[in-house]
Amino acid sequence: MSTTPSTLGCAILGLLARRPSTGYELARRLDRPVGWFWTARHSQIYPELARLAEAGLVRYVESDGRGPLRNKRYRISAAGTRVLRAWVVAPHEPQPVRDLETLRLWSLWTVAPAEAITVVERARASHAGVLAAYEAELADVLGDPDCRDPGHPLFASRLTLEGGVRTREAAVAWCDWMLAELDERAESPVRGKAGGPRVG
Amino acid sequence: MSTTPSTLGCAILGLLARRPSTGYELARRLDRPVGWFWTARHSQIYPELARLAEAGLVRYVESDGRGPLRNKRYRISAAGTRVLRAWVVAPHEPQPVRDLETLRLWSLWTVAPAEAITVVERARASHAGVLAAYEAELADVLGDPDCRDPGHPLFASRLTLEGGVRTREAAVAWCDWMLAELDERAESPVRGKAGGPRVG
DNA sequence: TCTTCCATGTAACGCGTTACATGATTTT
DNA sequence: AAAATCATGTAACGCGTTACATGGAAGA
Repeated sequence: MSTTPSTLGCAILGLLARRPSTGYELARRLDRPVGWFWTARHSQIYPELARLAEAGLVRYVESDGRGPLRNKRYRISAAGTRVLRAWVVAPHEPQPVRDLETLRLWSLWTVAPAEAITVVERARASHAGVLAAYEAELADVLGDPDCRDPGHPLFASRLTLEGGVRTREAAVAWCDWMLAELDERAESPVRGKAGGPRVG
Repeated sequence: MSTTPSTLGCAILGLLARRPSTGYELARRLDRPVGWFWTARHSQIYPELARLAEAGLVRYVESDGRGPLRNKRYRISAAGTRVLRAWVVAPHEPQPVRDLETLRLWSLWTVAPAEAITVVERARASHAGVLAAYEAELADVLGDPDCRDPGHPLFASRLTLEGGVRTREAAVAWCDWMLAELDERAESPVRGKAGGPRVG
């Protein structure tokens, strides 16, 4: 009957399963902490909420708004919860990776070593910044004993944040490794295929 | 004068900087190994090649094709190389992450522990598969001494593949950690405030 | 003979971003 | 007085996917 909603629809259902919100609040929640994994603008959220409501997956109560339009506070319905659960457990094709940073590094051989080092240093700083944010968020979550309960939202928050910390730690270590490689080559550059000091 | 091309345009320039190709070949190369970080269909590639040619960033020679249309073999121009280098070293905004798998895990608290374990096991298998492919590819690259030369394409291939290996290793370890957490909780479940992993 | 590969394009559609539009309340 | 925040929508545009369209050569 009801077709499975879009990924954004499922993201919104996941947000509303944790607590009811207005469209505006959803837009803000799709920054931090969910926004670490998925983002959307309000211009995308309002139409999607209308679709979800029409499909019976969410309900809303209206109230007088401060602006010219009425406020709508949405909550997930029983049918919405069923759809969300089905989406979580359904097998999914592994999505193709779109990693702009790695794509740039893939052409790093075209630039001078000094510039290459700058590029990698910037990447490292970016990863380190996100890592710090993840760690702070995770520390918050760990302070609440509910994060040990597999049926509590904070349990899932803990899982995803732990993943974020681990992958960003790996990324920072990778950048450090690249910088070591670049330093080494910059000090004793390899000249062409035919000669030069070859290492390792 | 010439506006910076789209990300896809820069991806294509990066491919052509390594070696000349036809549009068809580019479509295949955007599977493996570049396709690990960026993908595109031929329906997107052909128009983009036309735009790059018009901007003078690539050139092509035509020849008789086997089908009804003429073959075009593209190579990067001097201007294209300059644009590519500038794109590699330019500072870029960190792109928002769109991670469908983590988004799903973020709602993992809504499903029964047994189902949650299945979800994580599937994720682990997926990461492990990609990891194996990266490792095989990296072993290939390491067999060529050119991969130590910072000015050689294989050097950049080595950097990116090393990053892929490291992040996927971290992802597999993360999944194992999650499975341990889920097993632990499944054996001695925490009873929430309302009792059990029940979702309203 | 049928399928796959080589090879190049166009068209329709969906998702996502930026910009447009409105207007009250709170903070600086 | 000006800016930011709260709050909800629409419109235009770009990127990406799927499907449409064509047709020769090679292999099963």
